[in-house]
Amino acid sequence: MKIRGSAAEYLGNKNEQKQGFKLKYVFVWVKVKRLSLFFSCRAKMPSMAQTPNPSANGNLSFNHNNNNNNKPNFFARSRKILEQRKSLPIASVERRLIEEVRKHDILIIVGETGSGKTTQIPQFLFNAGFCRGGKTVGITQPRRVAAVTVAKRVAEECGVELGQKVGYSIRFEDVTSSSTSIKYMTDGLLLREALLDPYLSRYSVIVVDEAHERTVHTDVLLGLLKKVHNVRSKYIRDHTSVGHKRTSDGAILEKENADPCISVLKQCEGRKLPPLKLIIMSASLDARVFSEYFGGARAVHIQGRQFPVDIFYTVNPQTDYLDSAIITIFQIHLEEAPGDILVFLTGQEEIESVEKQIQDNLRQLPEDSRKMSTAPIFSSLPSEQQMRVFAPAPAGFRKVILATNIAETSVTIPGVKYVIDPGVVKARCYDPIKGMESLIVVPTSKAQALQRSGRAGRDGRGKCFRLYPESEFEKLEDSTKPEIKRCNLSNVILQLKALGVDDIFGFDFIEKPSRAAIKRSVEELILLGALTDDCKLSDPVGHQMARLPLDPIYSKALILASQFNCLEEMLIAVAMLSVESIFYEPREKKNEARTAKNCFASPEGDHLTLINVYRASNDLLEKRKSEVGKDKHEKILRKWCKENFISSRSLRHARDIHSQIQQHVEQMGLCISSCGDDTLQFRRCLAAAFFLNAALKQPNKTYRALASGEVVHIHPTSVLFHTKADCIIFNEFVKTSKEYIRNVTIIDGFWLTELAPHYYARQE
DNA sequence: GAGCACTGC
Repeated sequence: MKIRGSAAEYLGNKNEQKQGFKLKYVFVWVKVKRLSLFFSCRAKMPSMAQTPNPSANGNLSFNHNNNNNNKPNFFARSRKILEQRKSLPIASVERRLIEEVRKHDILIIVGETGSGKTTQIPQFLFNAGFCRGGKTVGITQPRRVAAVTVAKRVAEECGVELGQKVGYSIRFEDVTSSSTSIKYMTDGLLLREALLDPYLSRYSVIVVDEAHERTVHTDVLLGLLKKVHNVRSKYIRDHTSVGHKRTSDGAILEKENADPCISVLKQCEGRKLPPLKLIIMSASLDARVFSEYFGGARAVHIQGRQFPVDIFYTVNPQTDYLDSAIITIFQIHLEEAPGDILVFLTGQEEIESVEKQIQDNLRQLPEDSRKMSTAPIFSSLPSEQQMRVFAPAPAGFRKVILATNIAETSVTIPGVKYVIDPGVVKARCYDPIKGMESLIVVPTSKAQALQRSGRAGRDGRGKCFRLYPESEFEKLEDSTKPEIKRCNLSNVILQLKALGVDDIFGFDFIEKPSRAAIKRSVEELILLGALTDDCKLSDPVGHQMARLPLDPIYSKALILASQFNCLEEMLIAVAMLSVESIFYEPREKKNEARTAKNCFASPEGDHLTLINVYRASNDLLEKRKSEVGKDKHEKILRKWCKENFISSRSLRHARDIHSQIQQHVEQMGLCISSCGDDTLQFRRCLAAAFFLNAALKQPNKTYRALASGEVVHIHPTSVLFHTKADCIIFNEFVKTSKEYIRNVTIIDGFWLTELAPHYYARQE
């Protein structure tokens, strides 16, 4: 850590320029620090520093850097790919890495940003023969987009058609075939696969990428893989000890004399099951957690390639980070070299307000200093508008990207040279006692701050301005709390039960969720009938629920709906409830959006309103079914969504979910019938399924949730916001500025005692 | 009369 000379220059420049402009400067930036951990290895590979490579990263990366490749010259292209591959930091260690994999069944690889680990290691494994005998190398990713883009890149590098030797599999999209040897997939999908094939028998190696992100799926997967690894190794050990031969990669050549007493072995009978190789890849610098978890597993480090980023801190703590961010944007704009600015904010509202203030401030600047454009990006923004952040700014203009966390990992924006990090993030928290989620603004972790600053060093040397003093940085948590410690566990527990894990409290989680959280979710599953009183998966309800890729309470609603003769309606409702909000309300067209929504509104509540939207979209496609082609339908749907202020992304997602779960319930033999106009039947079914989420009106017109006893408020986006019905059921319970319930439908309070007598006793 | 970061099956 050293103070660079330019810090003083920077301060000097600023003070001089202060006189010239009307903007008020309040900052003095100090402490210029090299991100030494991130870039420590760069000195050893100076020649590589200038050519970042698109294959180095699995993110949604829009690389405009293919000027040399305008002509569709296949050979030039493949030569270029080969050169790029060879220049990756990882290329020089292929042989050593494969040796490590052969020697160690479990290997932790710490790969820095830009090392090329995600694209190259699977190819190394393939070349080393780990796919012999029809075996597959599986690589998991936390995000769909990463699985797809990396698979495409690797297929290109291998010169094969996607879906053949190299493929990917994500929900709704399976681009693999019987010849697929390198398979990229989401971690959640591999968990689903494990339900059908508990020993993951088709895989010789599983690579868990981005393990440091610690998503719920990754954490559960790690626990499961550890178990599967033990079982498959044990099988080998037991058999080799009685004289069986093994091939070099551990496959058993002979398998007679299998011990029939061991149930696991029974399932392995008749198959050659080599031990499962595990590779855990993490970008976090601390491999200790993973290594310790896997019994002191071997950890190796692979150098990365990223440009240096200078870190600046404020001298004093800032009281208003939005104000500080705006001032910093203008400081950079007026004093720093060309290059785009990426600002991390917590949500849509902040982004919109900062955007407006930037425009206002620009008007006060001299004409020739106004060349700055803004581009917001957050997940609920329609995709056409999201794409604007990737478009280069007009010539001579500086682009300011105002982003939520989406720009931290999910999307990579080229051209960013400056990052402004206020050091806060909006995070979801979960209170297992109340069963309530809340969204609150909290400080980032050190790892998050590092990730954010790294966004400035992708195309060249960058700068990151942290809007807090360095002393504050030292106080931050090292890494973000794993998701599994801050979410409802009902789904996780149901999945584990279905995978044969009986003792949830004893399950070997890398980090155990709290006992209270496990207890609450187990109780919920018992009340829903998924688990018996002695915590076994119930038959058939529990098994059916585990099979459906939905929240357990939605799965239960579907099963009940077949008895209430309203499964057709419930399939739609559940699909629509499983996606982000369907209605889109742009600020400037509020009233139009409301009028449009009223056309779908049902006086009985939000569930029927959502069904109306879905059916209207169905009717539309039915009317125009003569216009054939999937693309044509997409186009018709998009236009209709726009006219009706509906998010086309959410609706498309809901339609995908609908067709997926419809297939599942058909296979389960449930009867799909409609209650027609008898919506009472549908609402009775809602009451039977969502009895845990019922609320009663209080004399003061607020509501009290019956299960938790909390005072709750109907969310203003609900169609029932103005209707004060006596008894309602709801889907979500979220605390923001108040305790809100969302997606609400009117029911009759007596239905609860009738339909959920195990929970509600009638008061005489 | 609010305003919800991001993923995933």
